Formats: sequence, structure tokens, C-alpha cells
Amino acid sequence: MGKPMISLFPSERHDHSACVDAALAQARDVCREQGGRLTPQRQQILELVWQEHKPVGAYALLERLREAGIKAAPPTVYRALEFLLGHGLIHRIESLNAYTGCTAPGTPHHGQFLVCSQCQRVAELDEPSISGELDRSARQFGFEIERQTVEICGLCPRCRGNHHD
Amino acid sequence: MGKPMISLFPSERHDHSACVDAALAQARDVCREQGGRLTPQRQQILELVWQEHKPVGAYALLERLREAGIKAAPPTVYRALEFLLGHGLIHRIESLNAYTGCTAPGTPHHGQFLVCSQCQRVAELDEPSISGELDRSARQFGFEIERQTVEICGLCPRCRGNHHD
DNA sequence: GATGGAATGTTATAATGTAACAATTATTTC
DNA sequence: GAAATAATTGTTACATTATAACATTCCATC
Repeated sequence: MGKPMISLFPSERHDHSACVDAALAQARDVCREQGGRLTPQRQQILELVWQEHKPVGAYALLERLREAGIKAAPPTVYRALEFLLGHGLIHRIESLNAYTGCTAPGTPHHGQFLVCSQCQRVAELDEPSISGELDRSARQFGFEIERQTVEICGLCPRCRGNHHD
Repeated sequence: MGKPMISLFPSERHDHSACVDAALAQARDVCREQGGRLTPQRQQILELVWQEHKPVGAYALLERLREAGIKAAPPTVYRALEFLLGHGLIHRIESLNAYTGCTAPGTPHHGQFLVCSQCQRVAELDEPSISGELDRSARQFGFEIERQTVEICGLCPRCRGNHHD
């Protein structure tokens, strides 16, 4: 009974290197189209953001950079993040002060995020029905939307199953 | 043509002291019902949050407290905010790291916020149609919602009219 | 008026983010 | 190719937001 349940939360043993490769390839395409320079450093930071399907904080990225032997200061990370945000290659999760790879870069979309409070993984949605309702409500009150922040915190399918915290 | 436009953004010269008084009265009711202690300090900070229909940062509140002659440190403010958040008397606007008075304390609701990027004022919605769509989408993906963060940034009706920045 | 729990005071520090200017690297123009 | 220009990165310092830890005070109740 019920519709097939599409999994936005990839399994534990999916081929994650494929995710990363795809993200990097898409990023190169997007930058070529938009005339942005995906420098090695920016690419490396994008790759670090993609290490997991979890949002990463700026200082965690800084830590990872240093572990990779690169001595960097906060502005290095924040500048790369600014570039990546500007080209729609990552999103910022406001409720976590953290950053996550965009799964549909290049295509204009509002991100809507399902954030698991247990495993921290994030799934990105772009449901027209949600955006539509937001648009409708905003219009009703004479409000002109510039940007939507929709972050839904809760339990992902897998963590709902594992009720042994 | 079109529906009457309900104004969620009060006019510049509405009787704001009435807003504050109502908020404080509601807060007292809520605390009585829930068994929370609305101490003078907590009440004062709630009052400061309500000084405008704009979200206020914790350190701005600290500043206002000091202007009121009270020498306080950050934990004083954060503890009061924690109490007020816990009793649903204020909301935190994630995208601004700021706090705003709740317009419907006591009644369970998800806050949905229209935040004006020009005048910074905020209107709180609780549209079942939005929550409903979020619920529906989450359920579709097997996700169990604990908390919704919906913050819509854009131009409020008045600022849309004033195109002379 | 003793006592136990909540609230507040106080100091220090953690976590997140940015300003400002110097140095370098890439790109264009001559 | 060399000079000029623009973009990127390095570096230092600092701003902003938030919390940990422990001492003290307040307050309801016994």
C-alpha cells in the first residue's frame, strides 16, 4: 500500500565516489557556462563538502584542508564557500551554520532540505508544490519573495527504523 | 480585483504599546498555564524583543539592557532567550541569528516567517496549506518531521511600494 | 529560619564569520 | 613577449554569536 518510497537518503554503501565525481563534473560544466573559475582550491573545497551527505561547517572544512597538508586560514574557506554558493554549487543550511553540496547545480531551484536530527544527513528537495504554496501565501499578503529558506528537521527513513538510539 | 490584502505588517503609526502590552499579558497567561516563572528580567527581555516588529540579535538586546542601566553579560540574555523560546514566547530567525516575538504564544503552531530584506520587519504566518505541503512531501520520502524552519526573505508590501531605496 | 532547587552573576572561552591590506597568479593589452 | 590590469590567494587581526563552568543569590516550602 502507498506509493513507492523514493529514497533521497542514499544507502550506507552506495558508491559515494560516483556522487563526488558527478558533482565535480557538474561543477566544471556550470562554471564553464557561467564563466566562473573553478580553481584547484575551490574544487578541493567542493570535494571536501561532498565527502559525506552531511552538511559541513566552515571550520571543519578548514580542519580537513589542514589534514590534507594545506595550511589555510578562515578566509580561504569562506571565500571558496562564497564562490560555490554564488554559482549554486552548494547550499547553506541556516539552522546548522553548515554547507552541503547542491544536487542540482546549474538548474534554477529553491532548495528545500530534509535534515535528519539523528544521523545529520540531508536530502535536498525542490517540490513545486511547496514553493507554490509559499508563493501563493506570500502573494496573498502582498509580499514579494526573493529567497526561500525551508529546512525540515526530523528523522530520515533509516533512523526512523533504528529506534535503538 | 483580487482578494482583500490582509496586512501582517502593521502600519508605521499603529499603537505599538498595545502590541507590547498584549504580548506581555499573553506571556503571563502562558507562563501561568505552563508553570514557568516569568521573572522581571525575563519579562524585561521579552519587552525589549517586542520593541519593534523586527528581529533583534542577542547582543543588541544586551546593549539595550545596558542602556536601561542594567549591567549584564551574554549568558543573562541567552538564558532569558532560552526560556522564552522554550515557552513559545519568541521565535528564532535562523537566517538572521535574531529573535522575534511570537504573535500566537500558547497555541501550538509552526512559525513561517516573511522577512523584509529592506525594512527588516517580520510577519509570522501559520498557514496550514504550507505545513500541509511540507508534511505531505516529508511523508512521501519516509521522513518524520520534528521541526520546520520556513523563512521567506523578500519585500514587504510597503517596501514594494517605496521603490526609492 | 533552615534547606533545596531555580535563577542569576561572573569569568573565560568556543564557534562562526569578516575587514583590510599584501602578495601572487592569471588574463588582457600593447 | 613585456607591461598593465584584474582576479585570486595569503596573512593578520578582529567582529559577532554563543556556551561552559562555577559562584552567588533568590525564593518557595518545610
